[in-house]
This record gives sequence, C-alpha cells and structure tokens, in this order.
Amino acid sequence: MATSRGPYAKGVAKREEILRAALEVIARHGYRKTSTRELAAAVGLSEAGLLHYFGSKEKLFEAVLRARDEADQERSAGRDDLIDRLISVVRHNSDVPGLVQLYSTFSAEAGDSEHSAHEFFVERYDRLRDALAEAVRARQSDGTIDAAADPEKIATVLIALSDGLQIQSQFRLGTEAAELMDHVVGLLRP
Amino acid sequence: MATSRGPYAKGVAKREEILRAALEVIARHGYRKTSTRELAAAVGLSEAGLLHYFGSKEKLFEAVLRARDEADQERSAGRDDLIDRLISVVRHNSDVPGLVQLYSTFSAEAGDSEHSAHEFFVERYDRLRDALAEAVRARQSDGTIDAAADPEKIATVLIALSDGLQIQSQFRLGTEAAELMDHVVGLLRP
DNA sequence: GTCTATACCAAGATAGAC
DNA sequence: GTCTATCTTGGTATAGAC
Repeated sequence: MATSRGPYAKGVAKREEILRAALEVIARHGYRKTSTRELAAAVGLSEAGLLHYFGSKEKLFEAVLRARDEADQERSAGRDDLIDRLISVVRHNSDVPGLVQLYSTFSAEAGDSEHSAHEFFVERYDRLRDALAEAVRARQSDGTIDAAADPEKIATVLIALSDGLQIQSQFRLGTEAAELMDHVVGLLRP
Repeated sequence: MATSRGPYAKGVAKREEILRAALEVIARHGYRKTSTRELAAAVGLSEAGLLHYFGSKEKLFEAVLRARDEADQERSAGRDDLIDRLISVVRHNSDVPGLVQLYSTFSAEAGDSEHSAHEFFVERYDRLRDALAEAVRARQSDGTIDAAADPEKIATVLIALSDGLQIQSQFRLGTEAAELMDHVVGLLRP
C-alpha cells in the first residue's frame, strides 16, 4: 500500500501561486470567461499540470473561494464585530466584480446536492450563520439590536441580503449594497 | 434582402411546446445537467432544429425565465398586493428547486455586461423594484409599513432577500424562505 | 544512494454549443 | 460537422524520506 508523502515544498509554493494568479485573473476577467487553459498559461503550466493540483475545475474554484474567504478575514482582522466585518467585505467586493460573479454563480450551481462544492457551501453557510447569530446576541446585550429579535433569523437574513444585494449590484442599483446593509441593521434598533 | 414574414402558426405552437417542456425538464433535472441535446430530444427536434427557434442556449433559458415570470403572475393573479405576491412566489418556488437553480445561476452569470441576458435582468430588476416601491407606498398609506422608510430601498432589500434566501435554501435553512420574508416585512411596521 | 510519491507534459477521449 | 472546453491516460523527471 502506497503511503502518502504529502506535497513537496515546490508543490505547496505552486499551489499558492496558482491560487493567487486565479484570484487576480478572475477578479479582472470574470468567471465565465476564465478557462483552465487560461489559468494554466498564467502560471506556466499545462492544463494537466494545473489539474494535477486540484483534480477538477470545480475543486480549483472551490479553493479560490476558500482563499478569498481567508483574504477577507485578514483584511478585516481589526474590527471584532462580525456584522461590521460582513458589511466591509460587501463594500470591498464592489471593487472586484469578477470575484463576486464567481461566488454567486458558483454558489448557485452548487445548490445541486451532487455538485462537488455543495458541502463546502453547506458548511460555509452554517458557520457564517452561527457566528453572525452570536454577533447579533452581542449587539442585543449592548442594546443596538432589539432584544425581541431572533438572532438566527436575523443572521440568515443578513447573509441573504449580502448575497442578494451583490447580485443586484451587477445590474445597476440606486444605492450601494453596503449602505443598504447598514440601513437594514439600523432598522433592527429597539 | 428577404422581408421577414414572422413565425408561422406552427412555429409559435412549437415554441410554446419547447418552453413548456424546458420548464418541466429543468424543474426536475436542474440547470447544469440540462443540455440543448436533452431538450431537443424532449420535444422531438434535432439540436439545430431547437436552436432555430431560440438562437442560442442562453436565449432559450432567457425565454424559459420569461415564461416562468408569466406563469407566476397568472398563478398569483388574485392577490393585488405585490409584496404578498412576491412572498407567495417564493413559497411556491420551494417546490421547483430546478427552476430556482436556473434563475440564480443564470442571473449570476448574466452579471457580466456582455452576457446576452444582461439587459433582460437589468430591465426585470428595474421593473420589479419600481412596482415593489409602489406597493410599499400603498402599505405606508394604510399604515402597515412605517412612513419613514424609503420605498425604493425597501423594494431593493425585498428583492435581495428573495434572491438570497432562495440560494441559501438550497443548502439547508432553519426557517422557510417565505416565512423569513414575512418576518422581515413585519419588522417594517411603525 | 535508493526508491517511490509527487510534479509535471503530450495526446487524445468525451461532450456540449452551434 | 466543427470548434472549444474539461478531464483521462500514460508517461518521464525530480524531490526528498529513509
């Protein structure tokens, strides 16, 4: 039985290079028009070489979204209120429409329970919902959100707003998505 | 140059038959797995024959979404409040996950301004936003929504909620999407 | 230094849009 | 039928554990 040795240092570095390049290409170029061929060329690999690292295009995109989540977390590491952080991510996203499109298209496709990224999104939404509900409870304690509100419901609503507003913002929007999120949070005051 | 005669009666009927079949196949089968090949087979046409009616796969799906909008409108023709109608459509959609997936994936993809359905969504969102804002104003008049609220913002938020909650509902959701919409509308009371 | 899993590539199979 | 996209197969070269 072949024991796994894990990736070599070279492979680890290449993986990171691929993710960085993919984030950049997709941010500029959009999701639909980004082929494995193009991504492979951007990092000096053949298509087979690229797929060696990720197995499939879908798995690669899943890894790109994980990398984006990490980058978002680092960028907003200062703030400790998750609701503010969510809004600041939404604000930042208006500068990277290609990534927004990747996220929305991919999450919609992954609704199919047989999609390889289905579980990724199930867990991501669960985690985000739990953490946001906790943030809502904290705000209820300090009186900036009505104590009568249901934290889980509010968390679900905030995520839906974030997703839905960013989709709409690709088609003109009277008001900025982040500003609308702020506005809704304001409506939750006691 | 040949003058256009427009579609013959036979063509019109076939177009409708294709749309009906497509709605059914997609509702059952989902969006990703529905190829032009499969749709052509379902209505007894060759692929070329199918594409003759719609020009491209994207145009066909756009037509499917138009047909769905019409069907939704007919089904909820009784109610005259658009907010209630929106919520009832969301409720109905939980029975046709394939169509929800078509809609969310397609709208996300069409965020690209070069996508052939981009304008369709721009107009659809504009129209829906205007009509919903009008419905909000009506509710402000009869006192069920706070007069201080901005009708356009509320309309945008309700659409985002509808889209976002339906995406999340593909990945488990504590509460039903329609119920959460109702809940949010309740929060808008004076 | 040996050995084998990892890092890649060339060519082609497959499938979908048109 | 043609073109383009993903992914597989079957291979060589090299990193790095022992």
